[in-house]
Amino acid sequence: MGSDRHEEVLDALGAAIAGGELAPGSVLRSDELQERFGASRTVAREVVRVLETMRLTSSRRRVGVIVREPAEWNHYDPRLIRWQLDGPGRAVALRTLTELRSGVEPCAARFAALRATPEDRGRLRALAAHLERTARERDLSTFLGHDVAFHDLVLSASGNPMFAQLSSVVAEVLAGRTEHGLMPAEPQPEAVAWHVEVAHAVDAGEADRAERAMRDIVDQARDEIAAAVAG
Amino acid sequence: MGSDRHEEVLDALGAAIAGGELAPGSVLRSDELQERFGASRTVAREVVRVLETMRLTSSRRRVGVIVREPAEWNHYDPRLIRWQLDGPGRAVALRTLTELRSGVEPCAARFAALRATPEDRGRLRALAAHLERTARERDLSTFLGHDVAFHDLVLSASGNPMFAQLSSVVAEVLAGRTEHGLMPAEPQPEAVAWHVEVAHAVDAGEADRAERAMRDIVDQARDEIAAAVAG
DNA sequence: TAATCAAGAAGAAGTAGTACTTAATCGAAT
DNA sequence: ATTCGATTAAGTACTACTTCTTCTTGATTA
Repeated sequence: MGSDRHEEVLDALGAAIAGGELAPGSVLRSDELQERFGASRTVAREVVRVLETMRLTSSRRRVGVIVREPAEWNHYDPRLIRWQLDGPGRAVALRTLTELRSGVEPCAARFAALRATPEDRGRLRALAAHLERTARERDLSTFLGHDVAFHDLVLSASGNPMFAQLSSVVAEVLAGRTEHGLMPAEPQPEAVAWHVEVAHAVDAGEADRAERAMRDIVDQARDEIAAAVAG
Repeated sequence: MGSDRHEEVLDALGAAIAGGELAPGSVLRSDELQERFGASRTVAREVVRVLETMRLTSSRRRVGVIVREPAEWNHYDPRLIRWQLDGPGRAVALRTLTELRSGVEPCAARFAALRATPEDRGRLRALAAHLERTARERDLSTFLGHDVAFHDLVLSASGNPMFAQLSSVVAEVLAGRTEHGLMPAEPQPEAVAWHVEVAHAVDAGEADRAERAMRDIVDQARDEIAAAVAG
């Protein structure tokens, strides 16, 4: 699928920029990059091209490759999200993404209620039931798995590709919360109930109710993160 | 800033894929592209690299460059958005983006109320006043300009870079609506009142009120688009 | 003399093309 | 059916050349 050297160098350089190691305004020269990463001209050029399309850098003749301001970056690129979550800005990135979730997911739940296939509705109810059981059994890791699957399903059942694409974001955020101790040790009882409510509402095609229940879920998550990051 | 041939070829090929001219699963060979666009190997390769990072294609040795399923595309890439809006999928893209707005903007208004700078609050009230006046005067084109500025400001004042980045989307959608006759000939009176309400609520730091007023705006827009696209 | 503008030198990215490497697929032979 | 080799197209490396931009230098002018 991908390449080899290309991806290595891209990851290294991208992470350096996303992590603030290379400040905005920094200038890199092509041959400098070749030396720094031991890459060929071909690889260096293609990496720079990719960073340019992600709007992390801009290239100017006779000057070099310039690191752009973070505000200009293409923040929805999965790669950039990954680099930010793996870097020093992890907590802030987690908050940013959680806020995005809090906007999008209730809306996605609404559309899921209106447009989900019968199979999706059934699967959603099944997942809600699994969540209830694993929560009762304090089985945190499988709970997490089902939680991710639940939110993914709502997002893709919304029938909107832009919502569906945030699946990976949700997975990252949910995984990141537990990993980082930003989440209660065991699932909140209300949260589980709200998931069940979402599943029932979607199943019944009740858009408003689905939206409201999902809003309860994400608002709670948002407040937890905000409290944990405290910024 | 950018290049020359690179951008031309990228635009041509990207638009062809985004427009469905090259169906998912289609296989392109590198030398074929060189011939088709009269581009050098360098240019062809770098274009393919970029398309690959946008997840529009994947490359496999001994096979070629394969067009991915639309569901896999990186739908938040500004370039792809542009290609879709310029192509045959324009109406659907407009609906997709409007739905995204309807999720994000109320949330952005909430955070703007909590985090906007004093200058932003002032500018927002001023813009709301301008909207009122230009609506009264039936000055549609400057109304549109202020409308775009209004929503942009709310999004950037939210303090969340992922919200801020949707400014360009809002601009496209608002411009696209009027251009395409998907909007009432003159601004809806309630919509104008809601904008004023958002500005006041943000100014007063009332998050819930700001969110609710913005929700009124985007829900109306969403329903209008849905009715117009009817899919 | 100082300031301004223009021509040109220098430098780095952009483009082009060749040669070689790697790996995945296909097909033939066991 | 399985293995092994040939084939093929992308990946990598390197070189040569082009273009554009900036900086320097020097001449012209107030």
